[in-house]
Amino acid sequence: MNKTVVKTLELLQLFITHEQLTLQEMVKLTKLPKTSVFRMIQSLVASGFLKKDGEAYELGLSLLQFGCLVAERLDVRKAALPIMKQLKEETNEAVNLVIKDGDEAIYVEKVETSEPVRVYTRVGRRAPLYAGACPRVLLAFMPSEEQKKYLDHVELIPIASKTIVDREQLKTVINEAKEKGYTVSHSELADYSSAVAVPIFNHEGKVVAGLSVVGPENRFQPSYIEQLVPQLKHAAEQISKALGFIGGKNVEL
Amino acid sequence: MNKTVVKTLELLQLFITHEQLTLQEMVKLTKLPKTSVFRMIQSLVASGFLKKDGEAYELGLSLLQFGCLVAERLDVRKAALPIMKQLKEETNEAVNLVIKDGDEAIYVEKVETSEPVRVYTRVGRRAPLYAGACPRVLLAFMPSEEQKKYLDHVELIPIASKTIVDREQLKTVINEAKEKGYTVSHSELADYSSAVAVPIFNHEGKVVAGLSVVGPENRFQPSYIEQLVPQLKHAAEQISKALGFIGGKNVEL
DNA sequence: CCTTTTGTTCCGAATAACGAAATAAATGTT
DNA sequence: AACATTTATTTCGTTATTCGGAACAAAAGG
Repeated sequence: MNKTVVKTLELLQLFITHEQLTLQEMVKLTKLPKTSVFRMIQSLVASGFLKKDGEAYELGLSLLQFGCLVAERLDVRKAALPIMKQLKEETNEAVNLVIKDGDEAIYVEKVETSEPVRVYTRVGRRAPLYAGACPRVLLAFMPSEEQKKYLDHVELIPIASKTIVDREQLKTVINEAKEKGYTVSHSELADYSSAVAVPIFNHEGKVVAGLSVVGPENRFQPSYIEQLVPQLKHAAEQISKALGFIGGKNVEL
Repeated sequence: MNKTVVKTLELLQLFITHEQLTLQEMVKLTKLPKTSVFRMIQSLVASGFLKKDGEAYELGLSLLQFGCLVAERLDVRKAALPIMKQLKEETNEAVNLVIKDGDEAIYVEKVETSEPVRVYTRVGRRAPLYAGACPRVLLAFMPSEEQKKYLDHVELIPIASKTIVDREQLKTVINEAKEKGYTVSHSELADYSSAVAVPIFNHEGKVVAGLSVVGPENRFQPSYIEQLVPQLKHAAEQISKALGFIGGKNVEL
């Protein structure tokens, strides 16, 4: 492995949370010597990953190009988008598609609603697997061994007011999800927002994505959720089928 | 500057044209020693910029995250999107937004049409400044000194059947664009597709983007173009105004 | 005018990258 | 089943490159 490269790309990660940064600021944040940071920046600028805007630096347009390529190449996304749009028409709620990336969930597609009260999620956003309906559905249906390992080691950090921080409670919720085939969250990732999520399986019967309907908490009463679940399940089935998943025999969970 | 980093990010660029690559293939393409390529890949994987999919490697989801951040942070894009949608409604043609990135133009936003015959452009796509209506409008309205330098050094490579490859012809077309305030292209970037483009100015009176309407060549007859131009100009004016551009005094061209 | 802050260049020391070659793993062939 | 072949991964001594303190430059502030 190449230390310099990894360090440089770590530096780039600062720009996830900071729109603009000067050399000075990066030095402070990384606690690396000024000269080293300077060199790294130079390299990133030369590659178009960073660009200088007056005093400060910001993310370069190369990243836009790469990002769009990734989005376009995602098979699940291709299969899901039309069905997501249809689901949005049926429910008139925002629909999200999330996939697993290591120990995190990442939002790869969204279909917005026209409702005045909306929940805003950004494509590319990351969340831990334990928080939020959609990430947790990925966790619930992952291979049990991997799941166990994750649950034993994960540190449960609160993100919003009702983020689950108790390991036992999390396990209970996961088991319920496996049983019922869906999971619900209220104010786990953002206050006053709720979601219902179901899993999407590929041709091998492995969960590859989570599909969710998101909206303001006050609208997501039990009766409404009961109504959403079959719609969600139907959509997820269609997507799973498009990915080559056959039948309901949920292979070894 | 940091050679290893630059080389590694160059390696990553291979994935712009190749969806998947094995170690072997990368070695062949780069002509670099196997061990070096191996190390670079490891570093990219560790940073989430690349991921292993069975035998081969492909772009990682980190890039999706970065790409979305870049898209979201672009001011022009924010200002333009609603007006682009409106323009699409008026014309029922695809609308593109392009900005300059070094010696290239990059598509940063698009609004698709519902027409059965469509021209497909991908967000994040790059094109040289001399080819296509939208890139060329950026070239036409850039500071004259910079423009001269570009025109003196650029190598005109044909991309589609009618790409302009004659320097004198290009200069003529650019002068016409400056005079008329818009430019037209037919089959310059892709065969059978045409576009009409106008410039967008920022608060300093500098061109920051090009706005274009794109469609199949057979539909883009002179009479139709004449009809599109005022609609485009009106939209571009609105966007420019939103960016703080005041009045028609086109500061030093 | 001097002080302070921020960016950039220099250069010797030390480390981290380099790449040939060996090894391992997987695949194909006789 | 044994062998050949292709592709991925590890090892290791050499050397080029990165490293980072310090000096320098440029701009901003007092």
